[in-house]
Amino acid sequence: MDGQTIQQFRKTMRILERKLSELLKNDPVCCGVTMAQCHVLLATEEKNRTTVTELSAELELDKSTLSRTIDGLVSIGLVSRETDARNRRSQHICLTSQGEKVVTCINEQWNGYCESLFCLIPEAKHATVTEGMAVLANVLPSSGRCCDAKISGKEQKKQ
Amino acid sequence: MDGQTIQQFRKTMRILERKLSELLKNDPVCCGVTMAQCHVLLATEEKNRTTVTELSAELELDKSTLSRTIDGLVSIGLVSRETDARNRRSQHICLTSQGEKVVTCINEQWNGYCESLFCLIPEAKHATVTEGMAVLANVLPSSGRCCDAKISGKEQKKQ
DNA sequence: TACAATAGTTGTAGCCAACAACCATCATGG
DNA sequence: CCATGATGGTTGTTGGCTACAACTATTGTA
Repeated sequence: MDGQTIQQFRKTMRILERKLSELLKNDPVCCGVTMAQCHVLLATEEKNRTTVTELSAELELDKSTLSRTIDGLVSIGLVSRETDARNRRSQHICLTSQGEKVVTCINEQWNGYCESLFCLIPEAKHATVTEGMAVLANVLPSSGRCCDAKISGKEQKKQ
Repeated sequence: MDGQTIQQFRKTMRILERKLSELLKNDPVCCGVTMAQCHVLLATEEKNRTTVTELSAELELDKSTLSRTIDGLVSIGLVSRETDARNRRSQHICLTSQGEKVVTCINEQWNGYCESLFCLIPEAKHATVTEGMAVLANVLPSSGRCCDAKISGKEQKKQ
């Protein structure tokens, strides 16, 4: 893995990072909800019923952040909170029927969008893309630092 | 490209999006500057000398956003602004020597980090990852919508 | 010389995220 | 049974990033 390749890879990564988050962000793909809300909706659907703490672990966000994101979703009627009878500290987060509609919409939009993306990629490369992405997603550390000390060579306080 | 694959790909994409921006964000990799500043520094280095408008096109950000990001960089002494004598509306953005040091640092950190990433990937898959990423980055639209009408099937006003 | 285009900046607002402090509810040991 | 600690969430506050709109200053041009 020579320097040239690494340099190129980094550039691709930067582009990908920008394009992905730019793209995924403010598009109609999310059917009118914000990206953060979208993540929560999809995660909730996957779990079928979840809690702030669980989402916090899943999405690697602070509980306070999620609490507020969920506030938003509740206020537009896409998810509901109900306290667990057996542990009244705990709140179950569920999709409302309206929320399920939005999730369906998001799925449709996204599937269509991904298909249109793949239309732009020669058939022969499809596997390369999906596999390459998967491999990378797999080795990227879950949160903050990790992945040995190489990152933190320069422990500067930020700013 | 069956539904199953698409679904899986979307999930990977979401993970990648989260991990990339999460990772790239608040790490010492950027040698003490924020991600936005980092992007500007690297783009500036690449161009050697640039302007707000040029950066705006390059990074696909609003000029006002860049203006302020550059304010920050100027205030910590990493870039300088100097007005073009021949067109006094225009400002040249250049790295200061301090800025160049930081860019060097960023490059080192990043290269090391990428190498450590690839250490986690079997040799045989390296090409798959780099190529897959490159192909994807290539077809992802540059900004907002584009990429034919499939995205905008559901023109909802955003909230 | 008026009018339009260009280059940047400032005002304002919204989303997202984190950290710290906090409240409420269990769980447990004495 | 109560004090103490752990757990689950929420609120207060702050800061970064971004966009849009409105504005200034400078050029270009009819």
